[in-house]
Amino acid sequence: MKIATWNINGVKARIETALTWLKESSPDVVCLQEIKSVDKNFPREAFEDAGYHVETHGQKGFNGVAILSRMPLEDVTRRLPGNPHDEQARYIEATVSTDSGAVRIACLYLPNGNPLASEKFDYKLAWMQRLENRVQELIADEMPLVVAGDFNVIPMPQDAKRPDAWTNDALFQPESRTAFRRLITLGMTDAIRATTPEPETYTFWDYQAGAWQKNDGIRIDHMLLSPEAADRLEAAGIDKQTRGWEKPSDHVPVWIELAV
DNA sequence: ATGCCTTGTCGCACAAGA
Repeated sequence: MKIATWNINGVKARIETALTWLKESSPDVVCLQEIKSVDKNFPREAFEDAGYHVETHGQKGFNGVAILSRMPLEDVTRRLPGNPHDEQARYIEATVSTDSGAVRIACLYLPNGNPLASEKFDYKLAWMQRLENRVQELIADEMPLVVAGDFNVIPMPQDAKRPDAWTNDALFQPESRTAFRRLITLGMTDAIRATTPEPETYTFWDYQAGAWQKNDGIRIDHMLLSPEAADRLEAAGIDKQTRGWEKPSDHVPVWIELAV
């Protein structure tokens, strides 16, 4: 099963690009972030015509996540537990079943958290604590688990072309990195880190200042696998070429192949 | 330096992103 994650930065602006990529990359399941659309305006038919079931959790203007799947999506849940007052659409979970087993898939758009020392940074850290709690619960279920999305965390200095440029950014704060590391400590495997020894492996390049041309990127889109999922990991990759296409998202797709 | 781009918004500039 090929599972991918992609922050598309606006589904309506990216629909043609997304359909081209789906045809080229042929994933079975796709986690989308920053759809920037309410559910009723999501271009569901375009993806259904491409052969995918669609589940969305959108909001107006910002944020918003969705899961596409060639197989039916079961037990869909929206919202990250732990704060009933949180109105931001950043999390959706579903189960995908095949003849050889089922996989639980969590699709997330973790808060950016800038600027530092603001409510936004506190919200990011609180959100990461809620995520840790949820992942702990899901791991205990022992169904293969994939937690995929835009984590807005640069885990290590080697995950940025210019780590010094991110010193005062929420994406690279010790608190953000520690919270990410706690997910690893729970038993989750960073799929790209586990399979890709090459340096300068990034998933985001800013639109500004020629970041793409200079390969001035960061790795912030991740796929974390529970032990049961990691045991089935066959391959992982980054569809970097999409950043060079017409009208690109500033993020590129990350994918894994699981033996299920 | 703070903007450099890009998207969405009941646009005629602004917020938010990272």
